[in-house]
Amino acid sequence: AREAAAAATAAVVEAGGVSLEGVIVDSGRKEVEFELSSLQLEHAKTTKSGWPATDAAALRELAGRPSEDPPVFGSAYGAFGGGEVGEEACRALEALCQMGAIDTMLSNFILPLQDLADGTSRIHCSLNLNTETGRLSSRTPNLQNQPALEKDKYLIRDAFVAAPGKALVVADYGQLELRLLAHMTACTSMVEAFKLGGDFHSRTAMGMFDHVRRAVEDGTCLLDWDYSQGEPPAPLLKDLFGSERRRAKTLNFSIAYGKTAHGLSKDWGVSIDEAKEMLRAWYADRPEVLQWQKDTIASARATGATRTLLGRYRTLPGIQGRNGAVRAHMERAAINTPIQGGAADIMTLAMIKLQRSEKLREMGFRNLLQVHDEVMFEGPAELADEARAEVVACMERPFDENLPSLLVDLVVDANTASTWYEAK
DNA sequence: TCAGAGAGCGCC
DNA sequence: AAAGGGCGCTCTCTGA
Ligand SMILES: Nc1ccn([C@H]2C[C@H](O)[C@@H](COP(=O)(O)OP(=O)(O)OP(=O)(O)O)O2)c(=O)n1
Ligand SMILES: [Mg+2]
Ligand SMILES: [Mg+2]
Repeated sequence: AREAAAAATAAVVEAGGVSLEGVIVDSGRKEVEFELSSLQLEHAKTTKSGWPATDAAALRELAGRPSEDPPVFGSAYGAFGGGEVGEEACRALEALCQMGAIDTMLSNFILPLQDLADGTSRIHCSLNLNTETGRLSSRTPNLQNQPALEKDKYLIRDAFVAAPGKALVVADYGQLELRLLAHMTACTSMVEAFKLGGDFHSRTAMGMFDHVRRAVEDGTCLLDWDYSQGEPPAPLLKDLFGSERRRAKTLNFSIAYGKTAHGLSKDWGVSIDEAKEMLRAWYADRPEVLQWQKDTIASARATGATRTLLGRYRTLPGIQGRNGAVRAHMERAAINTPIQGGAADIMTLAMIKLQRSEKLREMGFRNLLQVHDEVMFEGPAELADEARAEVVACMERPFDENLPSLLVDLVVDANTASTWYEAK
């Protein structure tokens, strides 16, 4: 990683022969900001306080995709007068962006984790119950935000290893909050979709990306698989197109929790009309979700509070006030908290069941970590499969048997492996 | 030297 | 209009 950082720095300095040079040497984001305002670029994005934004999205817009096969140069091209200089500027900005990503990996994860290891090379965080919704949070270090999937290119999760002779069981709910949304809004089409099966985020990914849809249609990969039927005959979409599915997930929850056409257009690089069409399409066969949102906001406005699935409440200061931005934020919180908090309700019940499980106790499996809708257990490797089944059973049936169940099943994806990375 | 604010970014 | 929600950490700058 250090070498990669050095290489990227060198690349930036080399490419930055143009007037970006001064920027690069210190390579702090603040210097970029300063330079951007003096360049008088047509810089769409600004921060709260009115300065030009220097986040990855802003740099990407300036840089374009200068390293792709037919290169696409961003808005910095013209700002630097085009030609070779304009191209160099775009390449420099792209390298700067890459360097920022490497820097984040080093400063936030790779270096601090090594300092925090105890005498047996294990890491211990605190888990706190201090959130607005009833989720847990994790600190010193935060183990709930370790790089995942394509972002984990240095295999940080591979450094989380079971003790010798032991194995990890990592179990994560499938589309948890979408299932809860289906239940709480009593949305017919969503409930039916979950009954039919087929990973919801994967379906969204098919709709978003032609290459993904084609891969499903020609059998290159499967939408989903029921592992009680044995091994799948082809790879799953989730594994073959992990990053596309992750983008689909982001889109699903963004829309469900109140993303506007304005925000969609900005984040996904589509026109306002296209963004409106995305919203229309998402809600078209889910009118119950829209109605539930209206009702929930109305009730929150009347009472100044909102409630989770199991009735815990959150007050929403400002939802009755005159500040439009604050009010809008609280309205979105009013529709998110019942679901996110409801998911926390479910996970809490599941963790109680897991803690009370005689089987897990006898097998010697202990809970190491919770990541909102995921748990990680560790225990004797030879018992891992048995433990995995028990973890899945506890999580899929978190409620007391005499309580009414949800309109949808809870499905848990669980794997055993010796590292967190392999257990994906 | 220290605390707080902003910006930015990692995860769910 | 701070234009999905929920977190914690690092870095920089500022003012006491
Ligand atoms: N960008 C995101 C990612 C996640 N979540 C919330 C909703 C998810 O249901 C929950 C758990 O995150 P997961 O990454 O586990 O997502 P899912 O459970 O929905 O999907 P998967 O089937 O991949 O587990 O966190 C969210 O609000 N916004
Ligand atoms: Mg999940
Ligand atoms: Mg998860």
